[in-house]
Amino acid sequence: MKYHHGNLKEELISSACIVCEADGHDRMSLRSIAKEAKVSQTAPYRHFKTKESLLAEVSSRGFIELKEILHNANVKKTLSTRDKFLEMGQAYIEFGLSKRNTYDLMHSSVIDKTQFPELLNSAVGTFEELVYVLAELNPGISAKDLDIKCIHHWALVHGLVGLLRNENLDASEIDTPAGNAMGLVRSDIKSFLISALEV
Amino acid sequence: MKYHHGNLKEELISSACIVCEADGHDRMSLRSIAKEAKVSQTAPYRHFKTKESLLAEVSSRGFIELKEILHNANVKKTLSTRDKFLEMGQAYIEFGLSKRNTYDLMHSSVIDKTQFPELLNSAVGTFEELVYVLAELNPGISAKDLDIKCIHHWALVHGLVGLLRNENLDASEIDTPAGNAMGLVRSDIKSFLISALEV
DNA sequence: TAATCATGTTAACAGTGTCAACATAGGATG
DNA sequence: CATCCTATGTTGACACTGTTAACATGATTA
Repeated sequence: MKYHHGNLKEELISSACIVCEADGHDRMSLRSIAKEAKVSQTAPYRHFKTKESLLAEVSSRGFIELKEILHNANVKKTLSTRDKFLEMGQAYIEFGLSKRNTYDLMHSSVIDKTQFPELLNSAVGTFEELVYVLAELNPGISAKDLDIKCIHHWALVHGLVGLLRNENLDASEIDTPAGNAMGLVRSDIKSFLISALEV
Repeated sequence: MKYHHGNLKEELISSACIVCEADGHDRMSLRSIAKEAKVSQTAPYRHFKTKESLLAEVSSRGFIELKEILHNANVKKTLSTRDKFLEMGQAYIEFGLSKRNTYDLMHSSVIDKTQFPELLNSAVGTFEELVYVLAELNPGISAKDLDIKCIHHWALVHGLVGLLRNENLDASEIDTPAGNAMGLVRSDIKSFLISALEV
């Protein structure tokens, strides 16, 4: 058993990514992921000032992964611009639902993004992917209107993820308007996007 | 000093509402609010099975308050239906921004809503307020389309709150598209709603 | 070879949610 | 009125958390 691990920082991050997605960032303890790396409970403090800064790293990687996913949807050459846009919307929502806890962390207030410039960069980088496709979809649009359109569509998919994640509403046996509608939308996200985005 | 408090449950809840909004639900400790009520740290357990169930109460009251706010916007008799709808949208967003931490809790995953029927009721109750005004605004619409429209608009304002709350983006000195757009929207929410809701 | 410094460990602190065992008081029952 | 029950309080304890200080190790570099 060698004293120095050699690759601890990277292992802690990837371990944190897994645990965070599995248990949620609030149920993840530094000690447990230290233990998982077979290292003492204070070893992480040689690489991360606080637990928050490790979580910032996890969050940052989440944004980078999301950006890649959006980018992949945006470069499917066989698709029209409109379809690429729809594909991106779906990909975003699927990410939010499948990487539920990571997505949670990415938009959580436990991390003060202003204190982690790298994280801030990753977050705004994701936004840019949306700018590209919307610019292509709306030729001649002013910069200001383009930005606002981005917010509009980002807010829509982001909000939808938030509502759908609250599985409470349509998981309840109660027959409520909210629950029914949620189930409808969930079962056919693409149709919803087409009607909501009006493209 | 009398042994029995007399009104502890209610005091714990209202105290929790205040502390939760002030510090955030994750930084709120049961012990601290017990201390604030000048009561031992385990006294809350006579009234709440877990910390989560106290938070569920706080969350539930948040939804009830939000519903009232929306309702108030919806009964301003001098306004047209369209303006009432816009007023509701603004009211929703203002609630999300001003009662930031409470709003956070209401959409947090730390509470499993399925285990708190009362909370679930409050949450879907809020949704209904939106159903009313949208039905009035779209006479003759099918129930299904109405529900989906609700989701659409709810997602939009909910998502917008989420983005605006991430003050990171436009608080950063960096001149980014995301930051600029966020600032624009924030400075004139009503205009944004008009363009986004297309009413 | 010797010194430096990044990276590891151990021990400890204050704080957390929660439970079991005990204390008290006020209302119901004989 | 005396008694018991039950709701509501307290004390003490447990396991767990993030974090710091003091110390150990070993690889890099002068």
